[in-house]
Amino acid sequence: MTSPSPIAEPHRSGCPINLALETLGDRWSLIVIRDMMFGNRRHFRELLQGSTEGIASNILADRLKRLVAAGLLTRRDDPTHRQKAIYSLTEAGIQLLPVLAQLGAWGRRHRPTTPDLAIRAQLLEEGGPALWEAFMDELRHRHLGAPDPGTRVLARLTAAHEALAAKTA
Amino acid sequence: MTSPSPIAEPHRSGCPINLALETLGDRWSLIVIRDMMFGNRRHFRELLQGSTEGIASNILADRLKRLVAAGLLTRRDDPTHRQKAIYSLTEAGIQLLPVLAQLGAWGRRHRPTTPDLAIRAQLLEEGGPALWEAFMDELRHRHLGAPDPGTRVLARLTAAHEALAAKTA
DNA sequence: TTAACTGCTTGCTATTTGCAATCGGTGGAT
DNA sequence: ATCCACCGATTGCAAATAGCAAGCAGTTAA
Repeated sequence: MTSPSPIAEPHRSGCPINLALETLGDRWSLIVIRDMMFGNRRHFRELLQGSTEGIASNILADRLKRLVAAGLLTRRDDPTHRQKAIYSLTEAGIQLLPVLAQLGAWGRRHRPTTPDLAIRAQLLEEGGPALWEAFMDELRHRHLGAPDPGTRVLARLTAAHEALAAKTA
Repeated sequence: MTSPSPIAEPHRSGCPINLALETLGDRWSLIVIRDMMFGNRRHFRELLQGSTEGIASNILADRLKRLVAAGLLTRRDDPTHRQKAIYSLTEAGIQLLPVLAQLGAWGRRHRPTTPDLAIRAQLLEEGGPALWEAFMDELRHRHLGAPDPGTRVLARLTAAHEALAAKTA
């Protein structure tokens, strides 16, 4: 509450990588973004119960608050249910897709991933920036009300994942 | 110290993004990698005093230990000084460059960066994957003993940064 | 009326973070 | 031989954060 210096300097440095890490450098923020992008989860309960990692509800509430404050998400009321809230990605949030794609590509190569969860990272890597742009346009449609680009990138990623998940189940 | 279950499952899930975050999802790990890549820092003291973010020595020691354990760095003795240690990037560590490039590109667009620190992210983004590969070959030369590719990507990035830093100083 | 569901909070403990000081050892200069 | 700056860390401590379990007040459909 107190402000000891005239103008508080909240940042460790002006380095782009550092500033990105100040916003995203924890174990959960990008998991939430991931689930919103690839799982199309928009409600608190969906995010809470959907992720296999099992985020705690207070952590999720805190992250959603921070991500909204940081301008990566917006929160609005759900017209169909007075108590529901809908979270949407902003343009800045959508532009995290290449970061997630590279992170997934790296994880797939260097960490012990499971096949059904790695397939999306693989398709995203093989598709390259062109596929990322198509996916980002789909996200702009779903989250920002942009016109439907007509592509089905998310549907293809999801189908590939579910086909593999069914095999191993 | 105790192992309550027969075989501990240390991972929250087998998702590539999650596994990458389990290794890199904190406020310092990628800062250390960044300084080793772009600042060519190889010693504990260089990493400690070089970064503008001011990492604490115990945190740095902990991160170096973890990154070595995770296979992103190696540690060896410095032949010129019995007490010095030299840290090197492994191939897995070097392959984090595209992640850092995307993270920097995002930070430059969406966070309040300072010009002299943003120029490297800009050049890296404009250069694209071809430039990244050249830089990674330089890193393989410096850290893994691969033949000198003869390129000067790091030198160009550093020169651009220092030119801007001199202006604003 | 009731029961399931909504986003989110609370109380609690365990872990992590960050700061400041310091450690035992090294090696160059005097 | 003695000093002293430097080496990679470690320690003690306070503050912040993470994570678990339970619960909140309000909403909706049955």
